This record gives sequence, C-alpha cells and structure tokens, in this order.
Amino acid sequence: MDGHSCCSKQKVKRGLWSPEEDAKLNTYISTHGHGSWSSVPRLAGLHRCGKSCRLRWINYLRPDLKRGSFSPEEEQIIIDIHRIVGNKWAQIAKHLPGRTDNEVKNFWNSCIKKRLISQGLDPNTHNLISQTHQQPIPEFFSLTNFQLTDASMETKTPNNSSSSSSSVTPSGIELTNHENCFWGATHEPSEAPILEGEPPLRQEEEENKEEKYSDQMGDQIMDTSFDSFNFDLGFVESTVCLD
DNA sequence: AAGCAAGCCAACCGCGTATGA
DNA sequence: GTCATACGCGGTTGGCTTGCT
Repeated sequence: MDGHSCCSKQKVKRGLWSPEEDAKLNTYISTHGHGSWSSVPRLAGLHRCGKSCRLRWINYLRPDLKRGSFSPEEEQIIIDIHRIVGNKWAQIAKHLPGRTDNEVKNFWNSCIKKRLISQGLDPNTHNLISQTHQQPIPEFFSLTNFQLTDASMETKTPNNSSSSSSSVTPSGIELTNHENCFWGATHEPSEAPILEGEPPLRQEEEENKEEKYSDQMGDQIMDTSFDSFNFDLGFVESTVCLD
C-alpha cells in the first residue's frame, strides 16, 4: 500500500476525523462547494487527501443526511432493489433519500444479510438455499412473483419467445418465475407468518409503500400479484438505467 | 469487575471509468 | 489515439461499543 495517487506527495492524516477537521471541511464546502476534491484539502486547510474529504462529506457531513436506523420501509426497498441490481450500493442508495451507499452496504452486511440467511435464503440470489432450510414464506418478502437471474446484469438479446417460465425485458433483463424461489412461490397472504422481530407491514404502510414506488416509477402502481409484471419492468428500467 | 466475542460503523484501498491535455 | 489525473464505487479492514460469561 503506497497511499492514494492524489496525496502521495503530501503527508496526510488518516483515521478518524476530529471535530475541528469536520468543522473546517463543513465550512469550506458550505461556502465554496467542493469543486475539485483534490484541491479541497489544501483550500480548506486540511491535512487529508481529497478522497478522504469526499468520503467524509458524503458519508457524514452532508446536510441532507438522514441519521438513525433504517425504517422497515427502507429495508424493504433495499431488499427489493438488491434483488434486481445486486451489490450496487450506490444505485440502491439513490432510492433512499438521505442514505449513503456506505450506510446501505453496512446495513445490508450487518442486518439484512443475516436475516435472509436465517430465513434460508441466499443473500446473493434471494433464492432458497435448500429445501431443508425452507421456512414459511413471510409476506415481507413477497413483493413480486419474479426473480432476476444472475444473467440479468449481462448484455442479452431480448427474446420474447423464450420458455413460458421466463421473460426478458426490453432492456434485456431476464425474469424467471423460479419454483425454488421465494418470489415465485405462491401462498395465501392470510397464511403469511409473522417474522420474529419483523412485523409485517400494515395495510396502511403497504399503501404508503405503493405510493412511494409509484412516485418513483411514473405512476405505475406496484402490486403483489402476477399482473405486477409491468411494475417490475418499469422498476428495473428505472433502477438499472438510472443514469 | 474483568475478559472475551460479536456486532456495528467509519474509513481506507484498489479498481474501473470519465475527462481533459 | 494515448496518457495522466480525478472521481466514484464496491470490497475490506480496524477500532469502538455492547452484550455475555
């Protein structure tokens, strides 16, 4: 390790930021904006590298940051988007105002991942790890009936005449109706068990969730039924093609 | 009360990409 | 078209906190 290219010529401080450093960075960026990050430390009078300043601002000092624990609604959004885009923390964070990619990543690794595993789910694929680990399907995870395959992130030629159990979106993303998959399994909502420490969303919350998603996806109402396919397409498009 | 382990989170590192000379 | 530099992102690590024995 020979340090960052942006600060290899300078003696830079590392480790935790002091309140004084925070204040300097905050004052400078609030006044001038960050401009070129590489010049921020010099102009702000900090002995840090630009990269470190950028990270500190984004993850901690930004005024629009939302502090505190994630709400169940945010958690659901993370799970849903992760199922589609995988470990694209920055993309996931874009759907959570006030949250950073680092925060989402940490939350995923420390909480959600473990919970999925405890539910017998592979946190990478969101599929059931094995039948022996199968547990009752919580309503919490039953947002859609489709599962993105790993190939979803690869360039594919759309093929609408594929087998009846899968579909390919206009953007080339393949959706499969997996039998060995939470999302593909059918169940009666009334039979949905209550997750330990994770109460199912109340109807009111579910409605709010739909509103939120519909805002993001151009008035497309999300639905947990098979007919929600259109939602997935829009959602995938907006997420994968965010930029 | 002390020691240990696990969890959590801030920060760092390296790589890929974008941009400008 | 090539190279250098800066930026953004995901993976990983280190240290602090908390809970348990």
